[in-house]
Amino acid sequence: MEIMFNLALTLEKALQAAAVSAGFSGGAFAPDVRTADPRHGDYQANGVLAYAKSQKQNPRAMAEKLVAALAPDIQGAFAVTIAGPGFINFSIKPAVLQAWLAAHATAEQLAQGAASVSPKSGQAWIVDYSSPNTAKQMHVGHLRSAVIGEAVCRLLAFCGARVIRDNHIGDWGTQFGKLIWAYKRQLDTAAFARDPLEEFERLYKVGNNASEADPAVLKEAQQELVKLQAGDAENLAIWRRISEVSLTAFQVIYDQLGIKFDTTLGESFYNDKVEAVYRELADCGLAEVSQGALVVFHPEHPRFKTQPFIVRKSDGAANYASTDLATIRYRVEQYQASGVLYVVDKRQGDHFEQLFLTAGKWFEKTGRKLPHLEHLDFGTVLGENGKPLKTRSGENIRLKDLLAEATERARRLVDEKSAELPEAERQAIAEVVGVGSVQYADLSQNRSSDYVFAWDKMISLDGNTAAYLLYAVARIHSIFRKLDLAPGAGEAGASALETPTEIALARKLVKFSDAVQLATTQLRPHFLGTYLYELAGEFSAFYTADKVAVDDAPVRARRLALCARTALVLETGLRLLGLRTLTRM
RNA sequence: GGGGCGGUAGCUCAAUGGAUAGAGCAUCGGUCUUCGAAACCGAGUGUUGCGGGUUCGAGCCCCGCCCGCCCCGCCA
Repeated sequence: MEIMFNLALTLEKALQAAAVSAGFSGGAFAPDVRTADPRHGDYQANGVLAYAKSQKQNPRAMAEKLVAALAPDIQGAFAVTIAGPGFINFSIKPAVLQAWLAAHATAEQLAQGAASVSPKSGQAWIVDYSSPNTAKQMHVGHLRSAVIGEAVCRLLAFCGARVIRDNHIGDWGTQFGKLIWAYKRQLDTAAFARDPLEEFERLYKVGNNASEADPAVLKEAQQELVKLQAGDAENLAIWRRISEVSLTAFQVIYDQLGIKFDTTLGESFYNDKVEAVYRELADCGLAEVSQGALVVFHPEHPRFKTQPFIVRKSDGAANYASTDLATIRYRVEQYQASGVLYVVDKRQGDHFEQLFLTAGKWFEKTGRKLPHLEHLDFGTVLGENGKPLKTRSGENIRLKDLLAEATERARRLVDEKSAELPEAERQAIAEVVGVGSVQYADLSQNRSSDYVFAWDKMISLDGNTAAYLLYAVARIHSIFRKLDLAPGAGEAGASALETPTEIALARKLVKFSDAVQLATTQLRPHFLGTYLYELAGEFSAFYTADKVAVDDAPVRARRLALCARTALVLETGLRLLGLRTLTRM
């Protein structure tokens, strides 16, 4: 039997073929193969139950018929049993486990395997994530989009997709009038030299407060905005400076999180493209004027038949509905994308539902092909009081402060646990562990739910944390260091897997393909996180029970192979989530 | 008022319509002369908010109710 990356898919196909030769009526039977509870096997096929029901047949008898029709190579590779009302259980035989491990010994082989079974392989996918506003520091509210978005990008790329990372920054809007007003009057050049973004942030507050206190100031600020939009050279120069400074500061954060965008096109870029959107929407009868604004209603929708999608404000200005529509059109024309994913706060669900509905009708009426558009929503980061996470004084927590604190906390632990390492290495470890802990805390839970941000749990070495996973990786490298071998060496002459912990670890390793597949099709990275945690747990149990560096050469060889493959899968998986890994910690 | 999401062990969270609902934390008890104890092994903990329904099978799907968070015309 050819060893496929995903054994569940092998079984799916084999069962489909068996169903044909067993005389199951075509089309009505779906094998429904999935990973199983290890107590029952590695995979289970549940499809016989539904099929037997539809045919008014006894499910166990049907299952037996199906199993009897399975190809001999499948019978040889799996222990097949029928259980309960008609589940078919498959346990991978140890020789097949070892063959899979031999066939997937490098990151390239894993990636090729993932691409070979992914329907997204070869497709172009645009991921719209992070998207902060310029002139402001990134804060904790920007964390999830960046972290989840990057993980999704890496998963898609691993599965063979061409990924376009697009940072749709908020660089256009009414706030720039107030900011420019204050910049011209109250710029603190010394503060600007120290930290320009911080100074812009201060100036915005100055402008905003002054506008609120004095209507005359508000008017002046609005004039500054009008001048900017009319292309006034001075205001445009200030605005450009704001963008430059902001992007430079954002990149510091992105570097820590391992993010590199392919394109950064903000709202300003689409400013001259919204007129065409208004015209087309009006021409094809989708948009109408209501209370002075240009709006789209969806009569077939229970809510959006009365809740308008405002595509142009009554003062004639664009809003994010306008630019988002223009952006869809631009992206479709620019890239032949199969889909666009928006990694945005779930509170904006209504907006995206209206956006997608509108875009769908607009494209249909204008004869364009609409790509798959999907809102990858995520919940709020809460403090331990259950309310959105803030500083004690009620301010947003800046991302740079958050990551710095994570690093400091990790540093204290490294100093405590690994005092013997050189200072520079301890600091480097602290950065990987600290930042990785923040990333992993976010990625280890279902993105759609809110989650409670708790430092102690996050940096902790117990439980489903980055530190636990990184520690498992470091211990494996430690074994190879001790034996003066590189991972992958010393595997020749391996004997057959034997002990329960060896076999349990190998069974888990093979399931990497299922975890990647699940995380990528659902676009939920936590499925991969859960898998990696379980894998690290299996490794730790194996490590405790079975000594690797034994004198018996065939035994050592097979255990070295397990170690090397575990490190490979853990490192590959952690990198897919956007984390860096270590060989010592 | 309309709508979205959620409610699972004391706490934080998992669970693709499948088998006896699982982890971690916390609690208690074991395991370091042996590859890193940042670890491992073991123990108890559940009316899956409530009530109906669909299904061979429901934490998951449908209906009603309770509670929490969020959204609902010109911010994004």
